[in-house]
Amino acid sequence: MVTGERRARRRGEPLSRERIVEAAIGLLDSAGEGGLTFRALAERLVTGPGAIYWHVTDKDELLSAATDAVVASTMTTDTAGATPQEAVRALALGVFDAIDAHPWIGTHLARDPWRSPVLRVFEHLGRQVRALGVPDTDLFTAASALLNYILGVGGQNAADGRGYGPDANRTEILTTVSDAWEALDPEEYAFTRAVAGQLRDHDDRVEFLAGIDLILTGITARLNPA
Amino acid sequence: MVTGERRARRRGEPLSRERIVEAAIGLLDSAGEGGLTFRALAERLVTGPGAIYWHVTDKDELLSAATDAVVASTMTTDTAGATPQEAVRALALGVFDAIDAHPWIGTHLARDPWRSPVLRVFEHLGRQVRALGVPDTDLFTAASALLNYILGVGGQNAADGRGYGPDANRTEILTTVSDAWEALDPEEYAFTRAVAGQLRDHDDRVEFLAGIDLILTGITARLNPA
DNA sequence: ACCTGAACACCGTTCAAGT
DNA sequence: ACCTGAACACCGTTCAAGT
Repeated sequence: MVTGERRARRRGEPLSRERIVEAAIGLLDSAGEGGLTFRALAERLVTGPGAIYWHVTDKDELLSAATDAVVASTMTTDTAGATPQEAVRALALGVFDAIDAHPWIGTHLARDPWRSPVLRVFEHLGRQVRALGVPDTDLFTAASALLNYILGVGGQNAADGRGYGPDANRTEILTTVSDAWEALDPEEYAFTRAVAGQLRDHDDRVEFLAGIDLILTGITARLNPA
Repeated sequence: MVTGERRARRRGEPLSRERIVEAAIGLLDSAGEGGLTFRALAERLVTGPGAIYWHVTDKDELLSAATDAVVASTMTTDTAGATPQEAVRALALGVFDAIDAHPWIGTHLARDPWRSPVLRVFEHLGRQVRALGVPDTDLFTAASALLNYILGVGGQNAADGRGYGPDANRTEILTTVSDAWEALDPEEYAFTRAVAGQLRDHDDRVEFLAGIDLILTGITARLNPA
């Protein structure tokens, strides 16, 4: 009977790696990176903290699993019938939006280099780069450049979302930053001050894609020399 | 006399923000990100942990200050007489090498977006982009693309250095990763497997610069359309 | 003004004990 | 096999008390 009661409390489902990762994602989304705690997780799953260690080795492994789950779900974009350029944009935007929705993955992607979540993105980018007609010797460089740019933006955006709280308005953030830039030392930060105004009415996604296009242009410029 | 003894113990210098940051950098370099502890720092400075809080608000602020100090020192590269392209390469390489020497800044740069360390790099990149002749409306995009790529690579490299320990050989790491890639599922990771061989004899710095050149090509291709 | 160090409120992780 | 929850060894941070 006691066992029956416990089952009921946790909705009949027994503890499993899947349920743990799912709960971790929920915790990370609602409470941020600092919110993921074995104690909080245990409470959500109606167990003790020790139970989680039966299914998961580490907090690091748990974070990786959570990140992987989110990234994998965005990598399903259908790219059939699109040009390689369009496919790259779609892929990149998928990662961008995923980080926007789950800022914590941005931070973790940057620290978990060639493990599965990142590798997945690399693979799909690479296929499109190959479709672009890039010679074998340049494939790695081209795919890496795209990947690293995407991860770089992701890290920055994750930090933005973290630093200003999840409720903060994008335009509000941009205005704040823009104001701060305009107050910088005119000599030491001449360039930054000059572009501060452009920041104010900015679409992050558009800007992100403009960077992707810049790299794509660089890649294809090599293919058809003037 | 007691005061005199204490002074002697800490080499006569009183506690100061500067000394704290300096000690923090030393701790981070020798013991990694996990090694920076207020207790360990206090021991190094021959005080109690509370004393540090008089000069520094936060652990986060301390990390920022440490990162800033390291980045600022690399931003002094003399770019006079160089072409903008050369200057961008020199700047980028400066950041790359700094992260190689202090892997912990890679992680922190990625999470500290528009604060001073990153802004410094952005400013200097921007000046060179402007020197390239990029029109005002595209300045921000071009400088951002370069910056984000650099930060992306930095984050990955920092993670590499962290995951494999500071003593690990670069070529050893590459061999390990390359082997792992070749063992991947042939269908799911067709592209990654195909380029795994290229990874084996790879120069990280050369590869990094190749990515920079790709973006530079993209930037200048816009200037002189075919 | 600046430093001290005990104390508080947390962590991740382990492990004997249970079922 | 799987779960429990107390316990261990740490953290960052605060704060009354000292000089």
